[in-house]
Amino acid sequence: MASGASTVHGLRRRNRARVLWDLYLNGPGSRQRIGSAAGVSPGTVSNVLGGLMEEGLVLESGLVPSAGGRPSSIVQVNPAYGYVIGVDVGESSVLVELFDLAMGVCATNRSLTELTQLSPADVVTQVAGGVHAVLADAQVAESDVLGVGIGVPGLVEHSPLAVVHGQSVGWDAVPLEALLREQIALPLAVGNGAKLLGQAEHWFGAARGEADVVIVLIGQGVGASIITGGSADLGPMSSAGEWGHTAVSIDGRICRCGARGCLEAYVGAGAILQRYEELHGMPARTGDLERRTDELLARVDIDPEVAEVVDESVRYLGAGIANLVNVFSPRRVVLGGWLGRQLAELRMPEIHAAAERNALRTPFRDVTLLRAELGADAVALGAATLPVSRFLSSGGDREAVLGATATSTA
Amino acid sequence: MASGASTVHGLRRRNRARVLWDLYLNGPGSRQRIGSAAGVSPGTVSNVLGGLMEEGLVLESGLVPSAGGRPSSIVQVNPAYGYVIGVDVGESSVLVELFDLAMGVCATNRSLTELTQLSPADVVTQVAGGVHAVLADAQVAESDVLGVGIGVPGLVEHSPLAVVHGQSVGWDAVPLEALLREQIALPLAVGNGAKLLGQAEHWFGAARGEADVVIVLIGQGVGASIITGGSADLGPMSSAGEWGHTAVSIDGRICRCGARGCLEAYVGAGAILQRYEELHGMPARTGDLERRTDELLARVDIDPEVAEVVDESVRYLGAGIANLVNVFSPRRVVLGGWLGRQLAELRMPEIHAAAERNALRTPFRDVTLLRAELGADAVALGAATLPVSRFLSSGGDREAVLGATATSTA
DNA sequence: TGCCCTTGGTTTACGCCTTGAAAGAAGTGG
DNA sequence: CCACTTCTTTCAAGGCGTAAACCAAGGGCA
Repeated sequence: MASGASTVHGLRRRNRARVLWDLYLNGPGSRQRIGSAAGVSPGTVSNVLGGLMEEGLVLESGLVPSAGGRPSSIVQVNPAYGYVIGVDVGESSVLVELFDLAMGVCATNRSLTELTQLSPADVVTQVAGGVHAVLADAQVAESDVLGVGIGVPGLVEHSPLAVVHGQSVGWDAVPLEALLREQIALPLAVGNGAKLLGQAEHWFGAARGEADVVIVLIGQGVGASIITGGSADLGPMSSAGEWGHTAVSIDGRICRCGARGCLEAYVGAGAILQRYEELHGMPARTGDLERRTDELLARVDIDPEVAEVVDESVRYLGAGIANLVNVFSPRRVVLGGWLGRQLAELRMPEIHAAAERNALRTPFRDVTLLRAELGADAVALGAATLPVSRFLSSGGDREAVLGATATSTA
Repeated sequence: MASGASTVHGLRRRNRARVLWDLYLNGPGSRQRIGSAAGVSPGTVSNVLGGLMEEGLVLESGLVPSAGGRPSSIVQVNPAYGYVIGVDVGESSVLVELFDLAMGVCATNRSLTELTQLSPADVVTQVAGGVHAVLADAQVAESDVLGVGIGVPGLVEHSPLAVVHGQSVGWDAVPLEALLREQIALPLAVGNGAKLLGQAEHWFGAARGEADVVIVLIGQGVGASIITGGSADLGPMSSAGEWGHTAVSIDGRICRCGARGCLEAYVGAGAILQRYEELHGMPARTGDLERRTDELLARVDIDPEVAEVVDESVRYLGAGIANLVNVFSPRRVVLGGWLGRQLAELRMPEIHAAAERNALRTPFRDVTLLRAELGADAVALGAATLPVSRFLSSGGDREAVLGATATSTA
């Protein structure tokens, strides 16, 4: 435990990890490209790849003719080497997905939660059930699974097992990881849902390839995933998700967290509905929050009263984005979450303008606002990146990943 | 350039760097302690230290008797191995300080700037003059200087030479590093002043030894230095200093940056004076901003009108701190800057209460608010940590540090 | 068809590194 | 004076990456 980084074995592990990461993020490629991209000499690339191929972790997948020379052979990670599971514990359902190493979906399982309240015990049961269901569904053995990532609403504290504080869903210090361990005998990693959505967009979506980027998640709750220097490790508790509870208007409207003037009290779905109600009386009251919001937004172009409410939200959203831009100077800001994506579609120019009004010129000059690309299963996908990330960083050491009683990191 | 981390030479460099960092931050110690703290085997410690001592970079400085065994010999970095210079380009003066490697002050030079405006050319002249003055003063040869760190107000963009955007002092894309290079033939590193103050507090002050901490800087301007996971690399431009321009009250008071509702428009020194004037007419008008503010604050306990203004600032400050706590969940928040230190002294309980009102319970539970420990030269000290940091991370490779035309990092 | 050229990948001699174990060094207590 | 403890150094052994030479596989051209 003490050694590992300073040793010469660690060097090899790091080089394996570099090669694997490059292969994973930049796609299949020739040995030459891998060498220069990962900063490793050609000889070492061959050496390392030799080992990896023997273990079946990477495979040769074709030749690319080159302009008058020996053609490159392309290597890639073997998607079938192992599987990972991503879980999205949402406020209305639990989604479990089984992926191969290339993040191809192999099986899916969704179970609805009671809308009333999220009981930890029920969630644990549903997660465990979902995990077993997808494995059975795709006929994958547990021993072929490298790990399970779980995205939850609220703060995740690692001490060292994950404890979840979900102020908005009534979870107070729920020892989720310990509970899950009793029913799942696989390596677990628990993370904040907003952060994981961000990671998914960063690996596979609109934030791809950018080292400094912020992904905003707007739904009922409001969060942000902040990625600087290519990684998202901000704060000991994955708390960057709590952007929604930053004050943008002291003494402003009261938020469900209890404080005043939180961003979420202006741009969250609940806020929009409530604001419309205050101004213009009750909107349609059927269906869940998401449906009611959708119905409202559908009328934005024809109903000035709706437009008024939306525009107010947009102003606050812009200011919130400006705050992020000022502090982090990302190069992209990605708007995600079911409501965020809709707002991006309906009001992107206005959001941009509102942000510009409040941001400093210099950092704002270099920023691009984008709509998130991934769909409804982005959180599950992001959750699945946790075990993948662990696996790659270990240099593809299956034993290390499985053996560890695994302090979960997220 | 391509290699360096993956190679076996790099391994040695990293191990040297580990040992040096441990020695530097955790103070002198026995070989045994170094070994376990840095995660290196005893043999390697001896080996590495042998080299370092031969180069004169570390030296043996005494024995510590142990309970019935061979006494440990204590090693420490040699303060006289080299020198570094820290520069604080403030809004009213340029302070240049020469330090030895142990950050002992060897010489100081302060030159006042015209209060009217900060002309880049004048600043460059003053910095260069100050550098030569302190060297002459302490009779240190240029060749013994490992580098010069410079703290400036405003955003610093590395592209790759440092370009400074100081919206509040009228600097728009000033290529400061290029200008300085023409007059100073030493490795340079430019950084945001707020961030550097934070680094100083982190290495030597109230934030010492804590991996996740936020240092707030309040003077005329308002900034924050955010340290997560032990390092402060947030954003490609060291922009974390721009916390003062985050909106806490949309449509609120207008800030000198042009936007509305910035935190700085409520808690900066100018804001306090102006607010008092609005409410109660002109305060004393003699002296500079700092003196006038001091005079006002001196009356806070006897003049309810002053107290009213201060308390308003404190409320906003608390909300701003809460925002930082929610997003980063630091374990300490340190209040620095000449005004910040005063507010901490006068109103710490009120600041704490205001922050608590706006923060989420979970992250706030673990946070401690502290007053900064370092004095008026903290920015210069922090600036001097830049070349030191570079030197230590290089594993104490003097040539590497001096040779590099040095992409400045901060 | 045969030769050279270009480009991609592989092998090998070499030097360097860390480790782990064993030996050495420096005190203490009996 | 001899164990015993604690800290430090030495040394053989095993691994690693690099550089440079060396194979492999085509394309173009005569």
